[in-house]
Amino acid sequence: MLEPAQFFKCLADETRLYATLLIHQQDELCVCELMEALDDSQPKISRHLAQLRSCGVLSDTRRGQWVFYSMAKTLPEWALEILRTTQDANLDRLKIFQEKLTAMKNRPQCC
Amino acid sequence: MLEPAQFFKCLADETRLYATLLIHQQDELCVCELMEALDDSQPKISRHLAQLRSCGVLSDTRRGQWVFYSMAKTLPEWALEILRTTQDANLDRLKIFQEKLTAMKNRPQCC
DNA sequence: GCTATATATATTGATATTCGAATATCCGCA
DNA sequence: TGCGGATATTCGAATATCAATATATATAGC
Repeated sequence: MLEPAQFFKCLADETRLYATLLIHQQDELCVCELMEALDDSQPKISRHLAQLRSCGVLSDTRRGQWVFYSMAKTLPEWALEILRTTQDANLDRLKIFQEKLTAMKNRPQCC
Repeated sequence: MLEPAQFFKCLADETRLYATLLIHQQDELCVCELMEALDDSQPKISRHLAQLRSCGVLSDTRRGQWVFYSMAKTLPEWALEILRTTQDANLDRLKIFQEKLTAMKNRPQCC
């Protein structure tokens, strides 16, 4: 069971927060897409994603050479509601990340 | 301006989270009431309240020997919405804290 | 098997967080 | 002015977190 304080801890870091919001918005993203959108190093992104997965916020699935992250199916409704609220309050910042995503070359195709 | 990641950091600790939710629910509470409700030491409560105040989540006002904490007027609407959502998802736990509050002897009167 | 790409993990050092204990401050009242 | 209750702050130790670097694993294509 996801404790609210632990969930907030997951969102208390900018990298984890915006990775989560982007994944929530885009349904699923792989590590290299998040590297591009958030302009961060691969180990940094990967480590934070692993943390989000182990807390039950995200789940991952490998397709070919890519590992795609999406929201965990077990995430309770209140947590999703908090993500929606945070998203709505930060549309400006999210738009910048989205633009970097769409401008990305060689984006892995969802197969 | 309150950054969402910083707000979540404030709520990432059980003491700070439930102190905030209780204050949000009860309008205002003093340190000794929170000590009773959360069953924690005075320095611990006081330290976390100071942190919440310096982040712009709470504000304090002294009345006589007591210092009452309430939600900061500057707290943005999205933050309040997140508190409401968290509250609704944790009514059971909150009820226990409230009962300790109402059972408290020598509770300072709001003057 | 070899190589390139994508991702994960381990290690290290710096920094942050948390707590309890002790102490300080502030207020009301005698 | 002095005392007691309420609250705040400081200090040190234990622990957690973080970023950067290096290394390991997995997969695809040849």
